[in-house]
Amino acid sequence: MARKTSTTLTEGEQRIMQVLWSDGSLTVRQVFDVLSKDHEIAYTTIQTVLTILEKKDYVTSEKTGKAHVFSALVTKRGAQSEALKSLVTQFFDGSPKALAQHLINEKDADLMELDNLQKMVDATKNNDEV
Amino acid sequence: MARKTSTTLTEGEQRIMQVLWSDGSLTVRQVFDVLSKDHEIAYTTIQTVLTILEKKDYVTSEKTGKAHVFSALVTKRGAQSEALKSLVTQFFDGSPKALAQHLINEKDADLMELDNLQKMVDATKNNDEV
DNA sequence: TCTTACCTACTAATTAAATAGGAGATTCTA
DNA sequence: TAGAATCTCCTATTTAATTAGTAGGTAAGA
Repeated sequence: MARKTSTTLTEGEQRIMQVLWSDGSLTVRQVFDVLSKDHEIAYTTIQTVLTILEKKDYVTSEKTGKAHVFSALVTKRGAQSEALKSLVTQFFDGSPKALAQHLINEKDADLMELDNLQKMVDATKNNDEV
Repeated sequence: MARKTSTTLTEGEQRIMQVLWSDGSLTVRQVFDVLSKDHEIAYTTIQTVLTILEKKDYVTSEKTGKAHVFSALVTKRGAQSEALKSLVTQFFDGSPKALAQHLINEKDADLMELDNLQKMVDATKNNDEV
């Protein structure tokens, strides 16, 4: 046996999904245009990754004229939830509580600050009753 | 170019670190004994992964008698912070605030509940002034 | 219509990760 | 001390991920 397919988006996949999330349904060319501004990347690389994403059901494509138009099947929020769930499973013994505890206890990582979290919780409590 | 080395622990690496974290400094044999209870795994697989972990500076080894004794160089908490940071970078646009927002807004994912978070924040506030 | 531009499909190379076998060294024990 | 047990080191295989090239088709413009 070798490695299993990643349950969450890999880095390369993420980069492309990000474009689809922010710009809507796009052709390979359009994704290419966006990504190639940042770094050197081949047109076919985008195409290959989009194919992989389609196989993994993260996107669908529809042939519109000559080109395929790809659109996200998974929302950004959904992918975030997935990634978070996977993080909890792998690093926090499957316990969301352990994650919460970590977020509250760790200050050195300059990741989250208690006050920040507090403010947000408060804001939510006050604005839209949960 | 092909894939870069994972910045956080991979699943296989995690499984082994977990044993080191809970049981302290162990030989390959001892890790093997623990892990082979759960699933079929070869002794040499453990050894290979431990070597990788050593190269990545997650563990050190010391030759004690015939066998090497491996101990964690990175704490569980440290690995969790790393993983969390990596999650934020990759899935939350590098913004811890975005993660907090997500945790607060998402209820469907049955990941964290606001009340839960609230309770913990409160408890922390009251017990050890931050 | 013929050439050019562009698109897809297929193929390919490289590396990390996951898993494990065998050779040879070492140590313990009968 | 000879054999068994055990350990390390090196090698090997397989698959996912990353990246990209080439061939061949289609559409559009000169």
